Amino acid sequence: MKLAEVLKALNHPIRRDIIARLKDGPATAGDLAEAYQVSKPTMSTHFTALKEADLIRGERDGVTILYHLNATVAEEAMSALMDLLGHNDAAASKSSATSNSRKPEPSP
Amino acid sequence: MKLAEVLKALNHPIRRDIIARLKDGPATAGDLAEAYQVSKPTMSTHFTALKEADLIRGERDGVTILYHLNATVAEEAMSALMDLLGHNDAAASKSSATSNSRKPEPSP
DNA sequence: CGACTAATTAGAGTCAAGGCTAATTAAGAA
DNA sequence: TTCTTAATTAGCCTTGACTCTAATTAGTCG
Repeated sequence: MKLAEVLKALNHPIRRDIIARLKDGPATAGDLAEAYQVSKPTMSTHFTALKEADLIRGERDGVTILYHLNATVAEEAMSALMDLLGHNDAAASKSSATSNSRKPEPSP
Repeated sequence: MKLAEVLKALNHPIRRDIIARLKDGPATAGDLAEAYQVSKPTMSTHFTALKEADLIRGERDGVTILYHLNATVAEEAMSALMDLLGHNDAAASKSSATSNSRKPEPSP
């Protein structure tokens, strides 16, 4: 799980909304595309961004593609974000044992 | 707390690193600026981004400015992100009572 | 006041992100 | 095979993000 990719993927209202919808269960690309006032190709790029972060996965079901949330990556992302944004109360350092606590990332 | 602003602020490695540093305590703008290989004006824009998200706050201390983490907003952001990325195990809907669970945000 | 330090604002350049239409691939149905 | 539907890729344009140098503001001290 790459936090940078996840944060980039979450950095758009439509993509956040897709995540929220998929929490209630899988949905087809077409159904999701109809929920927003953008073109289908644009929606396709949003799906791609979420797939690159591995937050969602798509499976062909005949002619349509069914997208579902990747719960594992979502959990990992939450942990990483808790580690980043606080979670400093003592035993919180459970995950910071494996994490790089305070190592300056190279700028892009 | 605006999740969109927070996610935008977190969407850069240097800004994430600043947050991580400030978890250990306040730091001056100058000290932080020296930690990364970018110009001071560039660092100033990063501070501005974090301030706009209200993740950090600066106080003048004579000639320098001391930045410290805004723990309240950091906590709120964590809650919002947990709400977004899962946290679906039954009683988890504690925070989703107040939150807009599944309302399509308008695209920008 | 004048000089110095810390930090920000201004202006400009580069590059990625987001959007569209049009064209293309993939799969099923006639 | 041919037609239709679903989804993606290609090409293009616009906007916003990131960075720099140079100039400017804010504060301290001699």
